[in-house]
Amino acid sequence: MGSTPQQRRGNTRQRIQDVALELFAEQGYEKTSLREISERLDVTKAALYYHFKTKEDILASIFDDLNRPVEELLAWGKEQPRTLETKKEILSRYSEALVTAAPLFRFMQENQAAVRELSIGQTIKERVVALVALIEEPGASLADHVRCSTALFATHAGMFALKDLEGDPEEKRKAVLEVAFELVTRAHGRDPVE
Amino acid sequence: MGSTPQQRRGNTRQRIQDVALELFAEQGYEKTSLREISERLDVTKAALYYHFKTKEDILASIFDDLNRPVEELLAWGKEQPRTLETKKEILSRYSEALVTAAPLFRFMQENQAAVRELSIGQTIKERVVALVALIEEPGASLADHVRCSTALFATHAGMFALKDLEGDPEEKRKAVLEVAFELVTRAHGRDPVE
Amino acid sequence: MGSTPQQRRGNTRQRIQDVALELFAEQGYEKTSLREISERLDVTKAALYYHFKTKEDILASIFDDLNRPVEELLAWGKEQPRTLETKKEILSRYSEALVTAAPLFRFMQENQAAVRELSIGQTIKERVVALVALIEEPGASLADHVRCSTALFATHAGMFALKDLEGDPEEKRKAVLEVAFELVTRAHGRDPVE
Amino acid sequence: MGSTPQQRRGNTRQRIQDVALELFAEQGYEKTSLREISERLDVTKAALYYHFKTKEDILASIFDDLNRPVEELLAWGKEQPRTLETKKEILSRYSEALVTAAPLFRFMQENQAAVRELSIGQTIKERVVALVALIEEPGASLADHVRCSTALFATHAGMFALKDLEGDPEEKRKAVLEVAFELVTRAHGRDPVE
DNA sequence: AATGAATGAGTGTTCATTCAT
DNA sequence: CATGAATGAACACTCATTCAT
Repeated sequence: MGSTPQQRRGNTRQRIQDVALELFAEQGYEKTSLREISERLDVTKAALYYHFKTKEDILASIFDDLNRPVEELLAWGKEQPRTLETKKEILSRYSEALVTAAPLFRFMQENQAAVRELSIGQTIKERVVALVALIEEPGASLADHVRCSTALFATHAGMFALKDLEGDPEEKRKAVLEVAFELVTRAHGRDPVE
Repeated sequence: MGSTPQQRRGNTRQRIQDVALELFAEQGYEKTSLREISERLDVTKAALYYHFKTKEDILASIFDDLNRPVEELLAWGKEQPRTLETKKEILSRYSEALVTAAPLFRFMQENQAAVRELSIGQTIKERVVALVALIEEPGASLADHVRCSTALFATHAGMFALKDLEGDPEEKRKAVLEVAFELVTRAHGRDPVE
Repeated sequence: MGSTPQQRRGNTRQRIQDVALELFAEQGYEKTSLREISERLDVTKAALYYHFKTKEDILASIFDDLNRPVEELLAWGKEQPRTLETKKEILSRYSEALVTAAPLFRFMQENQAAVRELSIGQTIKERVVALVALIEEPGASLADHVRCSTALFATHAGMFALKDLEGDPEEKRKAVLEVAFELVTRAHGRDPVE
Repeated sequence: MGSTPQQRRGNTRQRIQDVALELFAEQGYEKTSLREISERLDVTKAALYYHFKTKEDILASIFDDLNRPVEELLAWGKEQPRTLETKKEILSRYSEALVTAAPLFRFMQENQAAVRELSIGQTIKERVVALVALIEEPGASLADHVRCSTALFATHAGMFALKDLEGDPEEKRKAVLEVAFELVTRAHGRDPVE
């Protein structure tokens, strides 16, 4: 008994999430209809409703699954001493998490308007704030706050902005991290030093 | 004696653009319906179609109008010598242009997925590429390319990301520019020096 | 002072009729919008309303103009003795009238459903009935009625049905008339003879 | 105990086709709106879209169903020897097919302009050409071509043109066929004989 | 002799969602 | 574990028509 023919059964929920994320990332949340998703899976629209309560719920479930590494990173980061090494480690791990869940983060990046109104909108915002808080010193100057935000943001957006550029993805990721390190290092040195 | 009651006639086109941009920025392009726009203006949907051929055309016209300063900046930048001063000037002017047309740029930032499929999508992409080209050295390293992209991106996104932060907007803008200058300076010094 | 540039003035009414008939014949009455007509003429829709009360009125005016030869034929026919020669003459003249006003008759032929609801619908029907009455004997048999109707109908529809066929239009017209003559001759000879 | 109340379920598709054809034939394709169809059926417009992809698709499906007898006649005719008897048989069978699918053929006759732009337009034209080809001799004269076209056309249009005439429909049909036979007989005898 | 600006009623079509089976 | 059938609300867009200027 092979695995491909009729390999569905039991994993339909997963397949819905996969296809949905693919389409959401490709065309946006609003422009992707449940009809499209169900047709791509060769099931009926009603089948989606067996697995998920609403369209939004599909997205929420994807987010819950794929965002877990970030939650864990956050939890881990809170336990660490706020050293420069820790900060770099956080950026580094965040960057790795992005690779794994690239479509989701690309989607979030490109659909901020749509996501803002959704239930996950608030959560996302909070995660970003919490992450920045981990890599900046409490009471940092405005400029340093910008440096740390930019470091995180570069890590995040760089992945998608550089997509069209030729070159090894892993090298690009390293380059982005290098710049992010620079920014966070500069911000780190400020307060104690001066 | 007031100006509001029955002040229409002649300025309806402008009013449509204003309200449309406001709603597009607030709720996203897809989520904003022409019904909503027309109701807010107290005209019929059909009136919108007297002034614009399609919904997309409304957005395109807004973009054409508000993006002009950026076009001019681009044209100006191409005539300048590629000095560090020029680069800073470009970032500086770009930042000022953003302030003027903030809602449009916020909209573009938050609706990338929607905008990508629209006619203006290509234009926007080209503008970004052209702007980065002006502030980076030809044949720059990957890391320097990231620095310059991030400089521009920070200038751009910083405006909206920092919106919720307390503090004088003008100060925030200055802080963002400071970091952007840092990045572009670093990238500028690299190639010739080392 | 030439005639082409700015040759309008005074003849706009005529130009509207021309363009309208062209489009009506090409795409059908319902599918042709006043916007299309006015754009083709490079005037505003409102201008059409200066010259005609309604869309239907445009068609009615075209019909009134182009149908006049048929009215005259009808009037003439009623004065003639009901000989076979007269009948042939009527078919012949009708055929000639069709050539002159081909687009109108093609339009009527292809838009019966639309025309039926319009004010001219009744008139058209009456004309057809009246014409048939002129070429058939009073109290003709059912089959002879069919022959005469078919003779007229062939004359009429043949013009458009044979449009795609290669060959000289005038020859085709003659061929159609030949068959129509046959039919009416047969019907003519019947009642008195047998 | 009746059959009407709540008899739906399973036959909605058919009911849509029935009502649509009725209205199309009565008022024309363009003038018939989906709202009208759905209201007559006491379902929502959206229900129509569950069963058919577009308005045009409703018409296409009706055509596919009702035109089948003509397709079969065509196939049958191609297998027969091209005798006068065969030709008469074809006209006769065609006439019978018309009776069964009268509303469709009346619709096609009266909405040529609308139908021309639709997907079925081409098919219809081809059917007519193919049918004429079956009842005329290859290489027939122009006049004989007209005779055969007229024979078919009379069979076709006679049904609707004579609708208003008093008298038994079956008798009228016979009368039309008689004339059609005459025409085709005349055309048949020409080439070999003379 | 015509336009600019607008309207009200409609169009075909799509959507997320529901529910009995 | 899913489908078949449907809905209500909305959508972008088009139409013939009007009227002050």
